Amino acid sequence: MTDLEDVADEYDPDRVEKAVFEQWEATDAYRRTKEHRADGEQFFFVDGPPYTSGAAHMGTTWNKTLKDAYIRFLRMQGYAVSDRPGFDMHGLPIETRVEGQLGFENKQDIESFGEQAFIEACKDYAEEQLEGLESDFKDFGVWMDWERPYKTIDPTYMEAAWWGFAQAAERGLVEKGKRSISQCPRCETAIAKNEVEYEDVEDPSIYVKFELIDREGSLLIWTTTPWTIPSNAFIAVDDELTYHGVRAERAGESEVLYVAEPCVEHVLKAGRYEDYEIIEELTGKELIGWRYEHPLAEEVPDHPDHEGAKQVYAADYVEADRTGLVHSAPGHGEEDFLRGSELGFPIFCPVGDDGRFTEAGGKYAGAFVKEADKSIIEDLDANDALLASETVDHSYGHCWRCDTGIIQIVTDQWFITITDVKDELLDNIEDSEWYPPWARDNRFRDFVEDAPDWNISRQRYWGTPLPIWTPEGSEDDSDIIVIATREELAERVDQEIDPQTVDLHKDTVDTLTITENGTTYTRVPDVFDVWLDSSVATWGTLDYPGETERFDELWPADLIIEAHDQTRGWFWSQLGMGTAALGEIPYRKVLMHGHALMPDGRAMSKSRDILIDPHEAIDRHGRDIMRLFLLSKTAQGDDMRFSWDGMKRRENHLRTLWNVFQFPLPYMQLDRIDPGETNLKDVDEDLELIDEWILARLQTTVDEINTAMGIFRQDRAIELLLDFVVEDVSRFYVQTVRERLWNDDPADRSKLAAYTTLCHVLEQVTILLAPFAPFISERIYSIVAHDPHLTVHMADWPEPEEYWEDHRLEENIDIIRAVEEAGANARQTAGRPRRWPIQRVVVAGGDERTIEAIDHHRALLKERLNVRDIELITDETEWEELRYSADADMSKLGPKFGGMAETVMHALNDARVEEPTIDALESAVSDTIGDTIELDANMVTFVTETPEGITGGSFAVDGEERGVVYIDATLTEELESEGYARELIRRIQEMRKELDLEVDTRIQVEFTVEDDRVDQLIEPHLDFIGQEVRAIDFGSVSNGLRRDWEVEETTFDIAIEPED
RNA sequence: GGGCCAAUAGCUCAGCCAGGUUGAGCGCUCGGCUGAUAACCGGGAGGUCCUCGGUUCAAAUCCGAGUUGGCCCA
Repeated sequence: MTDLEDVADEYDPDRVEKAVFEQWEATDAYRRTKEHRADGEQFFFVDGPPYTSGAAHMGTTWNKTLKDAYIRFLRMQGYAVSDRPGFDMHGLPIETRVEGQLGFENKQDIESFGEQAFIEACKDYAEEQLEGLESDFKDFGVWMDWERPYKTIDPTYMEAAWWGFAQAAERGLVEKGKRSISQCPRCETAIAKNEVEYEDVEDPSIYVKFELIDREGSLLIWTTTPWTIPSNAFIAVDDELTYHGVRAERAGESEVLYVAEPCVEHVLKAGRYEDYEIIEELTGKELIGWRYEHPLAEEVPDHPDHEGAKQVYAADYVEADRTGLVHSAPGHGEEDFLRGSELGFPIFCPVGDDGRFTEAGGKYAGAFVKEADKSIIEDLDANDALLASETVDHSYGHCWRCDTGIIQIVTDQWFITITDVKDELLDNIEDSEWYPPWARDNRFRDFVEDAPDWNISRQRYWGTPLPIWTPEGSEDDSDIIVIATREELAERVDQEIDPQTVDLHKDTVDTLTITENGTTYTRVPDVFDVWLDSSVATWGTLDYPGETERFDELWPADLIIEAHDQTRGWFWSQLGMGTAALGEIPYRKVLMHGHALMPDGRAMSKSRDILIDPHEAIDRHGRDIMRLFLLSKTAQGDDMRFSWDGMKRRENHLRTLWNVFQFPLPYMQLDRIDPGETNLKDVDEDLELIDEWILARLQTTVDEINTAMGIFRQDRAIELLLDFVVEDVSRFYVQTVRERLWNDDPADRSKLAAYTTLCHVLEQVTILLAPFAPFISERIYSIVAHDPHLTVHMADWPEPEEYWEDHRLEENIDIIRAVEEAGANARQTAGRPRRWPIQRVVVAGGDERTIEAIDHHRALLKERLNVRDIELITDETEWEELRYSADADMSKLGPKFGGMAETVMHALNDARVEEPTIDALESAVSDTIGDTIELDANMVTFVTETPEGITGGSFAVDGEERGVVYIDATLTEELESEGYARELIRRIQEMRKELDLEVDTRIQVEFTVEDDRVDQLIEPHLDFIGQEVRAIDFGSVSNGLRRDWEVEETTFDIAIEPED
């Protein structure tokens, strides 16, 4: 047994955790635990890689803690769990950080710095961030394979991305095409729709007149992006909507405007017209084909002027909002682009990647679009095309990383056309099981149904290069080579490279060419969208395709655990990639948790300094407590509010556990008890009822915990476990067995049985707690376990043991505890503290089961209530004072009495009758209500009521009345005698405590009692008192602690002195 | 603007799926206890179950419309 001195102290999380870290280190506990399960059934857990910029915040901490808890739990269940942590290390966020550090403003700065140097800088930055994250995770006690994490920047991993992409290409799901994309003009790259973040901004809001050619008047459109007017190719209408031609007057002039009927009022108000007259009513269909002048024809000579341009067309994106006519520029907006393509229009986009107008922009060439807005508005006004110019606050898309407003432009991009396999995607969702289920069936399914093709190309540097080579001079995707592996790369490129050592980053592969059949192919310069990296994690983490054995054995993942924001992220990207590359969803089970919120419910935000730092949580309460707090929140979809009070509550629970563990230690030392020597079977014959009870409770608790864990409700499991520790073990069991341990006969079997039971219970508790609070569990386990493993995390997860199950006993004790509670209440009313014995308690049991339970456990109840006799009344009518009321059964009353049912119920509750009969109730209720009420026996349950003036109270189990307890508080000399003796003991004990004496230190005691009668009463109990306070003798004390105590009506003068 | 989730005691949540007298823990408060326990025991206060409407004899629960918060999408 470990040196008990070493742990004999109050709970100090920091000390416990430090000691356990040292123990793990010294014993190589993590590696040994994995080896211990190496032959178990394989469980393929895949870590969703956190992005390596910034430190671990509360959300990341929650996520990793959940993962750690389930990995530990699964291991204890016998599985060989894969636990390779991952890090997502490519991508724009890191590029923008590094650009910031280097003081760069645009791509030119990167080009002049040098691609290779920039990539190196990004790599260094990512590695540095990784170290910070990793040390945080380790510090939280997360047991994962930190020696070999998967990194998305390793060539082995990048190869997994290439391979996946090549499979998709093989299936014909890769294409290049013009698309309207979201472009960050600062980063000069396309960003995915799911990378666009919306925030409220003020933008221009202008109404523009497009003058009609074949008739008088103008078509009126509204836009918040004046810079797209130069690219206007057509105006869209809803062909079923009604439009009005309106003659509007302002400042003595009149003009004709065409707008949708519901928009007339609004538009004329916006244009500050004084009066108007409707001169024409048309359907949208009738407007189709109308031709108009481009309002910036002179400023932008290259504006769309092709066959069919500058006319009205129908489109389904038109709504009767603002004007009901929509300015359409197929070179920008996505819907405009789609409709334009349908119409066979050429694409005109005079805006470059950097958001500046190109030469095609005419007068505006060189200007940044948002800056050009102003001159465009002025020019429109000068051309008499501006009806109104206002501003509007609306939410507008911004780059997720640099916060620059995004622009829609049409460019060439590479896509995985997942819309071609939409049905397969939806089918594959069915093969995954989600916790909670609605996340899959409502949210995820909706998302997948609406998902567009996946734009996987980025015009950036720090990423996995696209493994696509195109013939020199070729612009399209008709003849492409897609490389799947490094092996293949080495074989096909013109240059000599070693597939084992080649780096796959842009600076390396850009120089490689392929020549086949006389044609030279060069690489497409783009890199992958960073989401593609993590989307291949289920095979990337297995080093596939480089290594195939583990992949064949394990894939797909058994479990992934991430927050709900990953529906659009990793849950989705994996489904898309898995389906495109392998035709399958790459994960079987998903545990989807929520976000960590501030105590007041706000979202945490690092940039606005609204956050709780996990390190602060650890400093204040420790790792176990933080973990326990996080894990005791449901991990299924709901967000978690952080709360310092909640942390404190968990600390109290762990302290209670610690104290339960500490309590027997001094006695065990005295008695030289070693948990390793005795097990439960050895003391089976000596177990007392209460021991059997706590063991039965343990089985039930284990069973309930296992049910909860089976459905990923670790929060319930924790609640059940701590409730068991606090309510059953600490407050009841330990309370009850104290006397047995205080016995100083070293050979006492009952004492040994209590020790052994307590150690067994603690051992099981620490095993059950180990996944959640691994440190304190380890510490306690190592001392109390009968045959301990090297670490608690090697232990087998408990299953209920039928031998110890006893539901009847549990039920009995529930009843006893209820009686005790009512008795304690009655005692208090009678002014008798528990220290003073009472002569008699009368219990009126309300049913057979209750009577049986009390009869069976009289001894225990006598002890707990400190009473001499328990009188059990089975025939309640013996007590004349007793009254009855009734509990109504609403499901019976409702149908019979309808609207009156509630009134009858209340009357029943208030009724007090002398006889528990329906007749008596009927008449009482009828009197109350003033109407004759007929009751059936099945409508009510009789309840005993405490009569006025009698000290007693009813008791209930699970809210159901089970009987009444009465206290006979009459004092006798004998009772008084024992009461005073106990008062004396209590005072002496308090003085021992004050002197901080060891439990086995013997003392000399002197006492005088002022009142002779009381002195005489105490006399017969001297032996008992001496034994309880470990007195050598009663005599005079010269040199000890002396004190006067007021007790009841008299004074005790007590002195004690410890033995040398 | 649309979808999903949440809203019940001061706080954290259970009860809702299968309608029938709203519960627990923590906190507060009053009283008691004191040799494992910064602990414990007992009493008490504290609720328009987010709002409004509907279905029903009966709604926290089912349905509809809204409000607020979170996430996702535009």
